[in-house]
Amino acid sequence: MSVTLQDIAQELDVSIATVSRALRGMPGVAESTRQLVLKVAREQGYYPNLAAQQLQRQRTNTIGFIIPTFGPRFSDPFFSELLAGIGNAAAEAEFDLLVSTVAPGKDELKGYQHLVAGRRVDGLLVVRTRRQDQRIAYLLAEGFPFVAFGRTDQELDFPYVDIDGQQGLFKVVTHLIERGHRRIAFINASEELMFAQHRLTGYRQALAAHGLPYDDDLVRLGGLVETDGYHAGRALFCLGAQMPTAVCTSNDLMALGMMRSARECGLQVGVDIAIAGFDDIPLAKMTYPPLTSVHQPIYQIGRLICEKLLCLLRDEELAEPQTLLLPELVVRESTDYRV
Amino acid sequence: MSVTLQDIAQELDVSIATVSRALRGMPGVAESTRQLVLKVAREQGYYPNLAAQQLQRQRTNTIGFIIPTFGPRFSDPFFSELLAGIGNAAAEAEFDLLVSTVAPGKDELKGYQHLVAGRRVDGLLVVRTRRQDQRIAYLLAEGFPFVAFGRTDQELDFPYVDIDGQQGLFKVVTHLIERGHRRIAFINASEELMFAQHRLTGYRQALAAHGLPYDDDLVRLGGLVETDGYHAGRALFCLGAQMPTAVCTSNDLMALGMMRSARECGLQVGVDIAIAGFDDIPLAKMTYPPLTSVHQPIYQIGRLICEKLLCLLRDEELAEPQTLLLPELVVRESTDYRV
DNA sequence: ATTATATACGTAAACGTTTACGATGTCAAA
DNA sequence: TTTGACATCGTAAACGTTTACGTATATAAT
Repeated sequence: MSVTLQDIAQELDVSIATVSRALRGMPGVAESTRQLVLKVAREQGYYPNLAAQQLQRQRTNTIGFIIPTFGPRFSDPFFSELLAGIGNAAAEAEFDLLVSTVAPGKDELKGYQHLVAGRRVDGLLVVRTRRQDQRIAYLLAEGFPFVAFGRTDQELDFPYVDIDGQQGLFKVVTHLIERGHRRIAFINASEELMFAQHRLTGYRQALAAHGLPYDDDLVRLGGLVETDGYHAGRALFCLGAQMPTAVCTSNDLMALGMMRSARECGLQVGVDIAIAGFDDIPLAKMTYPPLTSVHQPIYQIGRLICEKLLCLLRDEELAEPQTLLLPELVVRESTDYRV
Repeated sequence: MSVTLQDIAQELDVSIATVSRALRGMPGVAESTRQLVLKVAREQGYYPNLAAQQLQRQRTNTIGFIIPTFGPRFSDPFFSELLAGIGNAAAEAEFDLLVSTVAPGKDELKGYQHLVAGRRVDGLLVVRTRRQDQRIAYLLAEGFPFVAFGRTDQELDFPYVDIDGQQGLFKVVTHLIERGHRRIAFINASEELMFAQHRLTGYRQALAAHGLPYDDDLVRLGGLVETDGYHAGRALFCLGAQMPTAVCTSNDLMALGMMRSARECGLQVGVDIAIAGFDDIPLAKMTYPPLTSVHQPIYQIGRLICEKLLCLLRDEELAEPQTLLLPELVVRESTDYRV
């Protein structure tokens, strides 16, 4: 089996307490014996049993991250980049990362309870917050450390990082209005998602600021995958005279689906219709035509929420518990079309 | 703090052993007391301390998965789908999933040692195998349970799932040849990756089978991101008379970059040049033009390697330790061009 | 020489489980 | 009544650490 403190202690004929102290650099052990211990530990290939450490120290050096996955073909470039940010920040702090994938729903909380009540992780990262978010209510009630990516509609105080989706939509819609568009569609995400709410607000504000009417028919809801954008496009482009001249979407994936349906309807993107996305995934600049999008520094956000959580776990005061990032609009050829 | 067996035992004036037995459904406890224990446990909100369980049971009910990330903008739809498959399969078996993100390199093994020597996980999933893979050599030497996605060049016996990339490339190149192409470029991944080797073999076999010469200039290496395909394209499309009429790539992301560079060089994809990818990510059918690609059932592969590992951990005999999946070619408009 | 202080180390309890083993009580068979 | 079998439960060790506390020795101060 694997070598324990006991093995080293036996070999050197000292107590396991001394071995433990020597290995952890604690005072109260002679330099000569410390060297001996280190030598034997190296020779025997000692590595501490993490479960035993966790039990004793009452912390796991692990943070949890639960990915809400929707169905099998869950392929969102967004998450791999977020995960990279989180993972790298955690690794630098020598923390492990426990990832669960659960579909949002009534069993969702079970996943959180497992990690929280089982003291499986020291803190949690919550992503894709909802307007009424039971996960956040639960974590607050438990007094469990967490940081969210996104806000909620409840008047709850908790640490988060978010990008200002309202500003983001305001910018992109204003950009479209400045290019002469008057009928601008918006493919949003499910209403229960908090960011969808913010972005809708930004959309309406931009219209209002330019005296344009709000038309319910032009706002569609999608599930953030390509096919949602595709189907929304098929519906929109059949409106005839009522057809929008520009469309913006709540993520790039749907924008790509939208571009496809536009082409199928004989519309040349950037020439006959303007399309803009949200996220600015690396792919956005590679599409045809390159996609105008609201940039989200996803990797950085991943790092940020992770680092904030690590601060919390070190009992440090958060310099900025709530961070709201201003997104930048990246204009590309997909919105070249002017009315 | 949180409630332990001790708390329940005290409340009912029984021993913690009885409580433990009652909760775990072990024999040797009266049905009446079992009900009492269950009742109190529910009332007090008992949840077992997982670290203590792990220490005692000598297993963690956790599997590890180390994602090789290359740089910050690591945005591969491939991995999010794989992760979903792994995560869901693990969740069904009530296993947790520990994810690390480490850049391949000399510190890479540290990450594996941490999980293995620290007994942090019961088994590991190894992805993106390399021709000489130190990770696999290490795990085999340690006798640690693992399943790989991919093979190696070493004559080592270990459980894996892989798709037959050689067949995949053979199919796509044959498809291009049948459309009249004679100069077919191939943007492959780094030579050290095992799958790159297989695909190169498939590429050469298809050429040979049709009596076409192999031209070193037409094979380029890329790092599997969009920009790699883009740059490879810029280089290829400047070859003048030596220019290929068709290109296939080792993943869809590079194909998308390639499509962009083609357009910038005034080439209409599917009309003036044929481009095919590999992976068939959901996006592939949404590009313009839709991308011909070799389909990989990534989600299923994620499930498969996870389930295989779970079998190993249950000490079951693997019905099929090594699975080689035959990939399908999905023909779309990007290869419509005939010479 | 005595006392105080520091250093080096061991003892043992603790973290929260699981489980082998032993103790007690009940009931039926001999 | 004795014996055994069985059900029910408690005791205690074990998993591998960490750490408060105690003890022995050496050194310095009085």
